[in-house]
Amino acid sequence: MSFTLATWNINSVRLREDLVLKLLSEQAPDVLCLQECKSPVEKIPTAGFEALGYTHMVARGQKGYNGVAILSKIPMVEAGAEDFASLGHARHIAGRLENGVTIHNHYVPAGGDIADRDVNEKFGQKLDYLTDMRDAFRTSAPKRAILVGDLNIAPREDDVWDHKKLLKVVSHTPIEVEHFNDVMTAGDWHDVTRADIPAGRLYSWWSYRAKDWDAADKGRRLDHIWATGDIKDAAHSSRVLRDARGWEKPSDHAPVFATFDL
DNA sequence: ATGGTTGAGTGTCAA
Repeated sequence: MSFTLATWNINSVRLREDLVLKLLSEQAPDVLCLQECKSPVEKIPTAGFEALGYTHMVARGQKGYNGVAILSKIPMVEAGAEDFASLGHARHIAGRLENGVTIHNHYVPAGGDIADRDVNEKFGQKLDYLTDMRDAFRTSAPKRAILVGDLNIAPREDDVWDHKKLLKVVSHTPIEVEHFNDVMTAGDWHDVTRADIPAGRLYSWWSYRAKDWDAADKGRRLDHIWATGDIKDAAHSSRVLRDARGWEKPSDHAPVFATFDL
């Protein structure tokens, strides 16, 4: 079977229900992973999603902050949710498809403004979240698995608009990239997007604060699709739907897509 | 160096 998966930080699923419906209608991914839903699960507006055929959902939520959900046209059952770094935040949900593939959807902490855990507790929480992910994958090696989400780290020089300018900016600091790479190694995860699009500037997020985000193009690739080594070769057709960043009242993130033949 | 914008929810924090 072949299925297309998308991941999107929606920055409030209730405020942007119409944008989710637009994406589902126009792009019709089989599975859509959302982050920053900013909603309790029972207040996620599922009726419209169901009407478009997305009758399966697994989610974790909380009022006002965080929140992750997976919508699917393909039968899917919940496959766990973990509270990495014991923050008490709704940042992870996993679902399992009929073909035995597990999809992990993560919203990694942004980490605040200062890249020093001694003066910024949020930065420490971000590093701890990644360390807990690494340790979990060392304990139990994932198989036939996909990991997506807003990982809030742009690991490569061509994942940011200016590598040198961003070396001290949270999301692109060497210690974050080191933690990011340790998670990948521990789970035998492979970067699906960069396997398909190996070189060149590629972004999935542009700040709301830029006057003209499109022309300035000061973006970062914060949103990722990974696959374990046993299924990585099944992935193809990766893309970022940059257009979505220009929609009316947009999220500051654009959706990232990949297709898997499994 | 600083400030710029947005969302949730009504203070101001988080991003």
